Amino acid sequence: MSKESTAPSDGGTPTGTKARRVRADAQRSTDALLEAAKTVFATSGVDAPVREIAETAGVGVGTVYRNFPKRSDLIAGVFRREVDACVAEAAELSAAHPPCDALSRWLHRYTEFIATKKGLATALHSGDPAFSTLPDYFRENFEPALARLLEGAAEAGDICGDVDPYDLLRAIGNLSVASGDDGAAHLRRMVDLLIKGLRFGAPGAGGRDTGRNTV
Amino acid sequence: MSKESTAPSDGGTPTGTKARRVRADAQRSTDALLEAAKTVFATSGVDAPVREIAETAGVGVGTVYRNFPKRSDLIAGVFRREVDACVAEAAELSAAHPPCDALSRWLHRYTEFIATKKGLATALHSGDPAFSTLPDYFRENFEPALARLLEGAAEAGDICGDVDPYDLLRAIGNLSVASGDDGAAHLRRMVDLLIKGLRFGAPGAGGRDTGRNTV
DNA sequence: ATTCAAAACGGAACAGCGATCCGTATTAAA
DNA sequence: TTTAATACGGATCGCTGTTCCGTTTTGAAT
Repeated sequence: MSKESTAPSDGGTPTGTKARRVRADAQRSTDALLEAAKTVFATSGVDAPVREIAETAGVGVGTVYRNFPKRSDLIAGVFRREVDACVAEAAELSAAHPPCDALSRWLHRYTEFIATKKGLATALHSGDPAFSTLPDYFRENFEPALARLLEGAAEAGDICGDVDPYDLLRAIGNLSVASGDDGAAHLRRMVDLLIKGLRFGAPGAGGRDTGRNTV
Repeated sequence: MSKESTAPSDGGTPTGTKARRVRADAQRSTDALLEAAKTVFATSGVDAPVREIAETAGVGVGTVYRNFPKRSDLIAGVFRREVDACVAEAAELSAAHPPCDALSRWLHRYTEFIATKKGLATALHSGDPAFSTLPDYFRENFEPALARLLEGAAEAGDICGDVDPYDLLRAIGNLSVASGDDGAAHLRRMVDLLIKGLRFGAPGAGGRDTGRNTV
């Protein structure tokens, strides 16, 4: 999403420059490609043929290269798109559920993000400069999102309020890589345990905790 | 060298089975390919086109695939061949030079081996099962070779005799990866320093050292 | 509504690659 | 010397990344 935000009918404040608007078909192609790449990467890995991605997106290969000249651009694009999607859900869940419930649901949603990220892991650590900004993008978006959820739950008195959001994000990430056979189920149990731990120090539960909660 | 040892005129003990002898042209092809692959890998990396390797070796691509069905086989073959060559030089140097001199020369020769190994490093850690035996092969060959050199120098009274060969091998390996701009020159100085350190505790030098020499 | 130029599209085409296959040449034993 | 086994070479196939350009779409101007 390096080009523009999501809204297509983005009338927006007309700035002084007479820049031609982004053409609708271009926007469609970019979106379709990111969506298709996400799917194809998940099934065939990040080295999947360009043609397969183009076909899945319903565009020609030329369009792929015009929007994403290098493969790493496409990978980075998918990564950012998934970060955005996961972060956006934080607000949605927050609006639709009680604070602590929203927190719990989102943390499990976050584990899904981490799971899909696995295929990209090796590519991410390949030293390609196209990926250099991704770690920052990751933190700058996830940390505030989780911080708000934690804040909400803490204000409602459901959890104790002294957990570092980034600590928690990293902890879940680490749990994911170490999961064995029934990874998904095991991970779910572990995350549930973390949430229970958060509840423990809550004022409403009358628990006594010893200072900062190290996850 | 998974097939046979080096000697072409290897009459060897005729076992009961009437196995046809290894054809000379096949042996030539295998040798030429390993030699060519070593060269090509050094210039074009381990992902170099098969055709380039075949051409350098003066054989057809079919011959490449017959001798090394998978690329990893070729890489592993080159690795073992270089280990063998480096180990063999230990004995040669030992025969041609005074013990401590031989040790010094060989350690510098070993740094060359490590340097050429750099390109293979990523491939080696790729999880390909074809590489799983290489670490053992490395240690099982290098450790005794260096042990003999150290032993000889110690018996001659040139160095103190309590250095773990494997420690020393690893130390030089670690020095190599950390070398910066003028890597080669820096590495040479550092290895010289190590050798000087070995000499320090020698009986002939009258030095007093404090127990085991940790490199 | 119509016009029009800029922008984007699609996919044919090119080049490079891994891998296979089989007619030919080489080799070692009889 | 003969001969069957073995190895060789390179044409060939299918798949890939990448480019290029004629065609189509789009948004603004009329």
